[in-house]
Amino acid sequence: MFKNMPELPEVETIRIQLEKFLTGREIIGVEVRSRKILADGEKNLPGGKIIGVRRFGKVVVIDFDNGYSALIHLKLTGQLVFQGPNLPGKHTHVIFDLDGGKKLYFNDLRKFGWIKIAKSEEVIADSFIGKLGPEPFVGQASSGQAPLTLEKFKEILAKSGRPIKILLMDQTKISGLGNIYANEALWLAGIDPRRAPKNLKTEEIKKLYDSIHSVLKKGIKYGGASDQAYIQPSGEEGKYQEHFLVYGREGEVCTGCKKTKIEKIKLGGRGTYWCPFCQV
DNA sequence: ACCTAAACCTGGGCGC
DNA sequence: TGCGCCCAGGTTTAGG
Repeated sequence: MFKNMPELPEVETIRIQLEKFLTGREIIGVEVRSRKILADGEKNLPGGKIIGVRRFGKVVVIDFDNGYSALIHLKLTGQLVFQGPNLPGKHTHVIFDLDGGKKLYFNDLRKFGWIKIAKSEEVIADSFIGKLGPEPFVGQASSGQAPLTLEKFKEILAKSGRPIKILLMDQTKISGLGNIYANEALWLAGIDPRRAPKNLKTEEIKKLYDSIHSVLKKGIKYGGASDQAYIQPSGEEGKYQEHFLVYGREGEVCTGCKKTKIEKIKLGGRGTYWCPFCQV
């Protein structure tokens, strides 16, 4: 089962590790095995030295000193692995050759992910990145991206009548939250995922805002959530799945009220876990 | 602006 | 054994 996909904490974990592994290295070549993943432009990279790794929502951006950047979205099953054993493998689609014989592998079982090569100065205007909403967690020193302040969060919620969980996952409104952490944050805040955002009380909004930061921080602390698809660039698995509050706990007794069973419903076509007693 | 459903893919799990 | 079906979820696209 591929339940645990890269959301903000997983991608932030990847960013932190890649920054450590890659900064200062020169790129020698790029081997593209699948044009579905990387359409073109990789010829602009060789000769460039990696100067930093940024993250915009769930997108990783590797910056080179020759004015170009690689934008990478892992979607559901993408991996970025530095110097892994048994690689390249069946699902390796792009290989970045670095100096000293080092390699960075892009693996993706389902091939939903993508890599785009763009001029560094055009990254924030990219057709995907340019549409992202503010960030609940700005990892890098300066991404050029607006942080999600409580005031901004209130504004976003004030206009919306769609279920709060769907709004939280809308990347054009707020970037970085996916299905796991949206479920987790709503449980922690004690809010029914079907509620209309515009009807939330001021104190509920504040609690949800704090809960979003709390679950993301915890996710990053544990290096993300792994099942099979997600691994860190180091090849290690994340540990957040051992700390799920509500995600994947259908039929289990809620750890909050200790009496109600967690239910699973569909919202926006996605699995939604919640406690009917604690979340009102 | 909103919604739903299908599409993009693969493989694990399950029923038969 | 193994076939057929469902499910997983980030995002796009088509259609209402």
